[in-house]
Amino acid sequence: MVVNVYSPLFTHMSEIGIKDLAKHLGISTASVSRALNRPQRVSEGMRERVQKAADQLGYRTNMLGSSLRTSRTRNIVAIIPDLSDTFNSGVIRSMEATAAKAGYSILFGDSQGIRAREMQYGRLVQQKQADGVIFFSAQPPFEESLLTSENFSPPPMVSSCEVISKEGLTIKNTQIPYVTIDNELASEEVVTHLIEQGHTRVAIITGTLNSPSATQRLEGYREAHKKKGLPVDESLIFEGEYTLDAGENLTRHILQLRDRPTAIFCMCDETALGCLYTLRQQGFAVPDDIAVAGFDDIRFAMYTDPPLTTVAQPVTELGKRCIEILISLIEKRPIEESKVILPHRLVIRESTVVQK
Amino acid sequence: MVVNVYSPLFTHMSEIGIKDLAKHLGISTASVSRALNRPQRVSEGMRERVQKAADQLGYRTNMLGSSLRTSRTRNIVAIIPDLSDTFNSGVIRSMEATAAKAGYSILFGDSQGIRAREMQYGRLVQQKQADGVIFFSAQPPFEESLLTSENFSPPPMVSSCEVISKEGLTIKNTQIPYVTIDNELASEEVVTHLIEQGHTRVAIITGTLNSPSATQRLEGYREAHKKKGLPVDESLIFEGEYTLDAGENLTRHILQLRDRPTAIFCMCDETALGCLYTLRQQGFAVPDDIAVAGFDDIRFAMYTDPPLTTVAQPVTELGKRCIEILISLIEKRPIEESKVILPHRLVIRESTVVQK
DNA sequence: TTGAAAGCGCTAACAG
DNA sequence: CTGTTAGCGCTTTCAA
Repeated sequence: MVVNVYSPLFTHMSEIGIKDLAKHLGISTASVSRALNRPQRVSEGMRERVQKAADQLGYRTNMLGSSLRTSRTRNIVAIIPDLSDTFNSGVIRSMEATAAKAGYSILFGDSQGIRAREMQYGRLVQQKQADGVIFFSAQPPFEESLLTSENFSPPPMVSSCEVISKEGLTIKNTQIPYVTIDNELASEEVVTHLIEQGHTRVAIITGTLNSPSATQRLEGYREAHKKKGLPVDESLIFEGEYTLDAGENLTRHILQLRDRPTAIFCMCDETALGCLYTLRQQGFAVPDDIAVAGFDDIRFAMYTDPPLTTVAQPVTELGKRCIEILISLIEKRPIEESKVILPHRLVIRESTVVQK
Repeated sequence: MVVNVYSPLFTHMSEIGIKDLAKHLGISTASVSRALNRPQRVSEGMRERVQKAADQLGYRTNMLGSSLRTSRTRNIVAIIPDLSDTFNSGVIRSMEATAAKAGYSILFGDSQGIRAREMQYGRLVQQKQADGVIFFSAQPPFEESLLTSENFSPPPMVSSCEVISKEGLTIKNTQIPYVTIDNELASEEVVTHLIEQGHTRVAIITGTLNSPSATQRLEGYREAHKKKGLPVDESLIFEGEYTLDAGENLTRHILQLRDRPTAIFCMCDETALGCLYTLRQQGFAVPDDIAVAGFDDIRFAMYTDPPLTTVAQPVTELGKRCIEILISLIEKRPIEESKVILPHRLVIRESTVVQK
């Protein structure tokens, strides 16, 4: 039988399905499916014939049928507190690229840090719209009652960035894999660096303190003081958010202190940019009057005036590993490591180093 | 019949389906489906009974079954050239929020501006993994042959940001809706402003010139000159990209010109940040030696030194309208407008205005 | 190696 | 208002 795409037969056939293709070739749908998905289970001739016809007729597998049958969607949900945050969007981009390479697509959900919204996105997995979930938050996006319920088998999931501790999370005695950096250590390094530059009063602008990364970084701040034998002045700890605004406003606040600190450590670069702005506005020289450090090493960090000392997070690797582990879980392949702590790097620039 | 969640009956039932729920209540699956999805088509008692049992047993609709039956996934694909770009990620965030409110999820694809990748994401719609698609590029994410093929009915789609012209795109005589700003006019306003500040030699760093927004903004540059009776010096037009790097590097190039321009207009704020950086490095004062303007008004623009003159794009509205129109298309509701040109706003800051 | 047939979970058409 | 039944498009036994 000659295949002719332009034959009147197909003129009004707007969507061609597996049945049409099978009928057209005079074979069974099973063979079409096999030829396309399990080429090795089919004769070479069959494979070629089917492939050719599929191309010519523009056949596209309806994944709804396929997914229903196999219970696999090739979708992943990623729940992020803020999609527009510069650090996050770097990770997002890497996750997407890695997933795409493996044939997966990602549903990105912006939770705004609200637990109810996290669970709303978690529901996508329960509803079988996705095969697994990545979450940037302290808890999995499922109700507590569900997690402990006997008739719930936890879906593939990976925790990242906001990882509760080095032990990570456990559900019914199984480890939830995570990928993160050592926030406490990184923070300690920054603060140690500041202390070594001669600062004894280092203010810190934190993220919201119900976020694990913020509490861990704050812990690092304390640890650095302890190791250097310096007391921590609690009045120099300012709870903020990972935003420009927080940096701008809290710095204004800090500058009004009678006993002003000589350095400000912002737990995120966007915050540090806000901080630098206020300092410049009020005529303070950085780092001569006040040194400033950030965290994340977003791509803007080296372009500030002066360039910002910060901690480089392995953004690309972070996203990549999350996805790789999640896909392994989904495809029931063994995973090498379930607790991944990636290396960070203290990047010292001029915002903390006085030029002689 | 008394419902008891903790009855041994359900102890090992890890996933409860519509049949289980129906059997449990002694009713048909049709009634369960109706009670949950079309409450008004069912008696009040039925509705309550089903709802309660569903809650107690933790029933979650398997959307794969539902989608296969209804041919509706409640997913949308958005194809973006760069997910980590600050302007884009603002739009993304707004799209996601709007979609979530309407019960849709978004699959974000990063095309890197590569046509093959755009089509790869477009395939998600053909494969029925999504109900419609938003694309930030000159052409729909489908092969040309498909678009003109008689047996192809174009899926719901909306074009945004990179819109080819005010006529937009047409497939088989049907308009593809778009949402954008008037790039040419906005650009003209920036350049006019620069000229009115006394600049007669304004360099421009463009985006890649196969992007509609970049050619439109370049057109605005020419138009401003024309209206002001100034010649366009083609040697002041530098093709770049919408990146920090392009700004940094091309500015270095521009500074080597024998007949240096007194103003640089960057077609994107990230580029302008790179430009400001190089100027500062090389000791040029902004705006006194060289004025700089950007485009987008990303949230960092007001924090630069000096704060950046730029064009504010209605980021949130852009994302919102795209999604609203796409969902109307998907749900076959009439759309008010299919050619949406949103207002922009020239934001004049100190990077172009010399202080007296 | 290929085909026939069952069925994934759900909803819609039709009947009662 | 509710139940029965068919079937969405695909993959996977099972049998030939």
